[in-house]
Amino acid sequence: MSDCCPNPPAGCCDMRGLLSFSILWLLLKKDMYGQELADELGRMRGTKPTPGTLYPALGELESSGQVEWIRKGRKKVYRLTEEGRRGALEACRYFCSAYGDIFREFTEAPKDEIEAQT
Amino acid sequence: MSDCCPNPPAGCCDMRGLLSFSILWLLLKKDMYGQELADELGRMRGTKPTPGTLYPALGELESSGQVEWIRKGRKKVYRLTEEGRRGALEACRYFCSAYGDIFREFTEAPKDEIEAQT
DNA sequence: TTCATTATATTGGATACCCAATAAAAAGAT
DNA sequence: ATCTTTTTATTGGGTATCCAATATAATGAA
Repeated sequence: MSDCCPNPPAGCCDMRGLLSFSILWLLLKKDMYGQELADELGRMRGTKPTPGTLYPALGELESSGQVEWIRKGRKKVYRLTEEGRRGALEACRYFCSAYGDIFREFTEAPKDEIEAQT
Repeated sequence: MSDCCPNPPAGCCDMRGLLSFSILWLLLKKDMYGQELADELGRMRGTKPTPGTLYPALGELESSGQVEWIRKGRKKVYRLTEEGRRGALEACRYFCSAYGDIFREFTEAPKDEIEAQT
């Protein structure tokens, strides 16, 4: 956990949201079961969702036809449906076009331009 | 509006969130009054926040010491406080480290790798 | 079978986000 | 002063996200 990502910002804004989108994005790359998704989300965001966060989200995605699952032993391996895959790709396009500037401008800015203001 | 950005995805996930963060990011670049912020948010996200969305968010940021404002005629020009600036930069770092992969992998992927799956 | 472990799931409570609709305030025009 | 426009603000209602705590289900081991 948190080995590739700083903690979420404390006082400024809580940065909630994007959980369902993040799940769709992860499933775009690989089928995963719940705990595996939780671990990946923890690695990517710095905080691992609790069961009370993750499973309702998965339930929502399932009942809206975005994901389905098959049991593998005690695990439920989730994967995208056809529709879920389309939706995930559309969401990625939207995300990149809406927030891409932040990545570009923040990562491409000369280091001193950012660090000087910190 | 919506002249640089597709509409938010319909069925897959609603992509709410990040409003306060987006406001902080915009104010990092330029002081702005409410309507100006609303227009910029509309351009970046494809949907312009309604007053009932924007002003409570600005009020929150103000009462938590992130932004302040001065009156200019009938407008209130918002700007970051010192603390707000620090928080905004921290939030940008977090955002990029948490979600940068999505942006990188989706934009750097060969076109056919993405379009073929659409 | 009994126990411990792993994985999934639910409940209760909280906050941020979001809109439609309405209201209020400020400035300029007539 | 009255009217219109612009800008800011509030109210009511809804969903997604989030956690702590608790519960259920499946597996494997002793």
